[in-house]
Parts: sequence; structure tokens; C-alpha cells
Amino acid sequence: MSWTDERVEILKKMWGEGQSASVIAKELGGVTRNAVIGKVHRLGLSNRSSGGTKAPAADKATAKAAPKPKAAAKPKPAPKKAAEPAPKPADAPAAEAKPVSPARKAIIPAGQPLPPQPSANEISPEALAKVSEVEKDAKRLNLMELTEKTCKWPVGDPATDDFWFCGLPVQQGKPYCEAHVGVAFQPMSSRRDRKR
DNA sequence: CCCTGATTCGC
DNA sequence: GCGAATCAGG
Repeated sequence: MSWTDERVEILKKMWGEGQSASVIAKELGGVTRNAVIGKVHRLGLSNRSSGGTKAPAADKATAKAAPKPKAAAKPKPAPKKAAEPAPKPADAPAAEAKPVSPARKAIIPAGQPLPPQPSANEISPEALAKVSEVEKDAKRLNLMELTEKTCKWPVGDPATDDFWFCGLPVQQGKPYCEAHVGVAFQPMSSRRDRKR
């Protein structure tokens, strides 16, 4: 596969959306995440705000200059954080309109598969405490503001006006942020597991 | 060990 | 230009 204009477009879009290289690669098909990353760099759009890696890169080369003599200076000024084309300001939630290219399948299921409230049962007091703490500075997103990378942990009563979603950065793979992942997947405490 | 992006370098 | 190999880090 080669980088056709179309594919590059998808790449740009997804990368801009904050999708990880592996996901993009999977979507595009025929390429590895390395290829995607390589392309991203070649295109000039590399650093995103955050994600999985930092972008300090100041003296790494020095540290690993032993095995492989890499003569490379890293001109990485990154002076100011300019305002990007602001992909989705307010009314373009996760499931916005997509040209339905050869890629793109399912980002947000629908709006229904909401996480189950974890009746505070046998959950670590610590985990709960952490959640409470986190909810303090949660982003309080509404259903339509959720994206692939916002914690979808519901807070409050859906029938009330006081209902929102955590919205903090999700844990890799999971639909929730770290704190909520903690209380979400940790069940199995009451039910003594029988045999194994 | 899983994942992430970053970089290098032979092609 | 491309991307596997490698690196660095969460």
C-alpha cells in the first residue's frame, strides 16, 4: 500500500483527533503503526499535546549514543503553542459526520452503552476515595461531548439535571479514566471464586 | 508485558 | 519517500 492522497487525509484526520498510530494503522490497513508514525513525521505533523509520550527529547541521544552512533541534532524549539484548526469546537461530538472513507467504522458505539453504575459494594475504599476526588475536577461532559478518549463514567442521576460524565483522559483501552477503571473493573470480591 | 510516540537508517 | 528496527517512556 502506498500513501495515496486519500489515505494521507485519513491519517491526518485521525492523528488530529488524537487517535494512536496503531489505531490509525489498523484502520488504514496495509501499514504498521511504524509506517504511520513515520509518515506523520514526514508530513511534519508530529507532536500532539500529549498522549503516551512526552516530547522533551533533549538529551536522549547522549544516553544511548553507545550502541549506535547517532549523529543527530534535534532542533526542537517548539516555541509557541499555536491554535490549531480546532477540529471540533462545540457541536461536533465524537460521532460527527464522516465522509465514510475506506476507513472509519465505529468510534462511539451509540450513546446507549453507558457504563453500569458500580454500586459501591466491596470496592476498595481507596478507589472510591480516588473517584470522589477525581469527580471533583472532572470535566463534566454531557453525552455528546464524549469522545474516544474521555472517561465515560456517569455521575449523578440520569433523570436529574445533575448528571454528567467524568470526561477525564481514559486509560489505555478502557472506557474510563484511571480512577474509574479502578472501581469499574475490580468486582469479584464478594463472590468467592470457587475453583480454578 | 502491554502500550505509546520518536528516531534512525537502509532501502 | 518509505517503514522496520530500535529506542524511550507510561
